Amino acid sequence: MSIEITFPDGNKKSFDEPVTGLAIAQGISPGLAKKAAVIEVNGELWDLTRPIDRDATVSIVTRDKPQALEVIRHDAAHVLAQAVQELFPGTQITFGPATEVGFYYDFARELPFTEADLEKIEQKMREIVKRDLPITREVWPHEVAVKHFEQAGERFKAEWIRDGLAPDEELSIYRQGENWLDMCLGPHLPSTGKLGTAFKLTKVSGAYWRGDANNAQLQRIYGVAFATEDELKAYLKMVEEAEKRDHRKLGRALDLFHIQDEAVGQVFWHPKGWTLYRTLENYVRRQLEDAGYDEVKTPLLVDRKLWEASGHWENYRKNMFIAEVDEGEQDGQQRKAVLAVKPMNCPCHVQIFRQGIRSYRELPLRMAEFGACHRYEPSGALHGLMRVRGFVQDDAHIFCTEEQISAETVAFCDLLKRMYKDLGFEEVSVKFSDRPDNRAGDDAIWDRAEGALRKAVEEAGLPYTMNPGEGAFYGPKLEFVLRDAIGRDWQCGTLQVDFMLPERLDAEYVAEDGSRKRPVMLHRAVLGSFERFIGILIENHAGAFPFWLAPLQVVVAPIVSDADDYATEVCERLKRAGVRAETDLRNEKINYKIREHATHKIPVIAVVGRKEAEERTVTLRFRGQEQQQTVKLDAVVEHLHA
RNA sequence: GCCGGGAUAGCUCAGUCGGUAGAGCGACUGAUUCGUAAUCAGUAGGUCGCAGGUUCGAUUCCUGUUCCCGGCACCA
Repeated sequence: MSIEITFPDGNKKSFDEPVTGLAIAQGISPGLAKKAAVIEVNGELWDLTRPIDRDATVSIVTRDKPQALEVIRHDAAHVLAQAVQELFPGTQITFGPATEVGFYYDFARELPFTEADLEKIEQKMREIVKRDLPITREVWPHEVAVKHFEQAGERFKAEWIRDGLAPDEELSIYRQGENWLDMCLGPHLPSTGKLGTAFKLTKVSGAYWRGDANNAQLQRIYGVAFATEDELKAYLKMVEEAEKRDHRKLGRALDLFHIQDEAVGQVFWHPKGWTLYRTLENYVRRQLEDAGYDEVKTPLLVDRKLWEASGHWENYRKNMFIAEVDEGEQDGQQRKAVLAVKPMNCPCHVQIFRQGIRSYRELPLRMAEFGACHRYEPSGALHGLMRVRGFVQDDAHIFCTEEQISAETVAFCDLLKRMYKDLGFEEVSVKFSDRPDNRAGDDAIWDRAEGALRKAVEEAGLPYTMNPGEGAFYGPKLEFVLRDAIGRDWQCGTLQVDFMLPERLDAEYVAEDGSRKRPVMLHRAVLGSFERFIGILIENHAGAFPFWLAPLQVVVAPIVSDADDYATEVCERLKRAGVRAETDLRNEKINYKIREHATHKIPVIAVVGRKEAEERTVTLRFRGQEQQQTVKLDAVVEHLHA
């Protein structure tokens, strides 16, 4: 038997018997063996301890590589599981994958874990790392594994092997030391010591078995793990930074909005927050006008008949706010009107489309609305401005022909990218969500809709990733994800192709040949909701909005009360030029005023003392800049935008 | 909705092993007119989320409830 191993540089080496990655690494250099985490064998990641029994092209993956990080995190999950089972016998293991920054493991246990348990568990994990237990891979027949887990009281593992695995699927068992093992796809590091010390348990929470709310509730423990201590530290710092940017905190600190118990999930916008909101709205409105949209406004309360016709009553009845009104008696019968507070705008837009007879000449018809919608979101979903029950979408529906889908998609993608850029977001990615299990319409329609959307997104020249089964019940969609200043992704924009609603609500137009045809509807939004988008803006800028968005742009602060009149004059001048300015005439020292307005992240503080009043100048102090500029009052407006 | 944690002054938080509470900041009043990130002094402010129960007595213990926080599930 001879096994030929090909290295990344093209060199080949023959072995007489199966050889492990570790042995190969050792053969190259002990240093490499020490740094090695896993080995890539014919494009697949293998354990270093797994004998390579066939000809292969290999590449040793050291622990500083991204692929290794996933293995480190996955190992951390297993060490966590072992630690928990050592500390809390009788706890069942289920699954524990790596995540974007770390790992988690779901356990079945009567008692939930407490924050205090986390410390103990983490210590136990470090102890297991110190023990440096070898991690080895074994392949077991399914029946043997089922029997083993059943005898060990591991119901979830046994169930998974029976129901979750294909009968011919290879079942690998990873042994960690003598007495602990878990079924797992791997790969893993050669021993627990290789995990290192750059990990930390972060939180406990509930989770459902196999992600389904109908299943058993499990106890999940989360952790973060990195290849080096420095990376862990950097991560923890990022978390701290994110906490400082929390829009709920900043919303209060900057007096933008509040939410209270009497209107859960709905926003009370304060003057500053509402100024920000209107500034954003006006910006969007201008963009839509330029892009050929017509703005409309439709009713908040609409009879249930329309929602039954659209299909929403059937699908989302539980999440709709209902208004019932007593309409008095007729023929001895109580009459009641049942209206739904609209959860979305599309059926209303179809009503406008249906007024009169539409011609193909009017298509594409782009109907936009800053549509106030209300959805009874589950209580646990609510989160500041990010998830609310009352919100306004920058919604629009494009009524067009099937042939126009591509061009409209391309135009929309352009508009969206331009707007994101204006709003400070350069990095945008696209996800394509296709037909979900629970859907309306037959497969032929879905084939057409998905095909049209795929063609359109390709024509737009945007790279995209698939998001299988995540489409809306009426059609496939593109989802646009932007990346914020500290690297977090937010899904905001969307474009959805809908062949269904025009049919259900009987929208039609007269085609060139005089026949009646159904238009296609494109549902689209750029921001998604104003509430959420403002939340994202707050966090992205850490409350320090760019000048054009800042609710209060300039504070004019006199140094002595002798300059109050002049300060007022300066402020009036700015206001007349359309600048959002205020004076601060309080009897406080200039230090105090500057500190206060700087903490409120005001873009410009205009300081005026006796000198400025005499010379009719203004001293401008820009946010984040030490140096200041003294300019003529007549020229002050130009200097603001610089 | 589910699991866990929490709710004390406008904000951030301390505290009471059951005897009705305190700090800093903010607010208010007075003094100070001081040129680039906190001037000084004083005053006011709390049904300790809400409703029951136990108790001589509950903000504290128990039950329920509302809301918030971290996840999960959901997100037309």
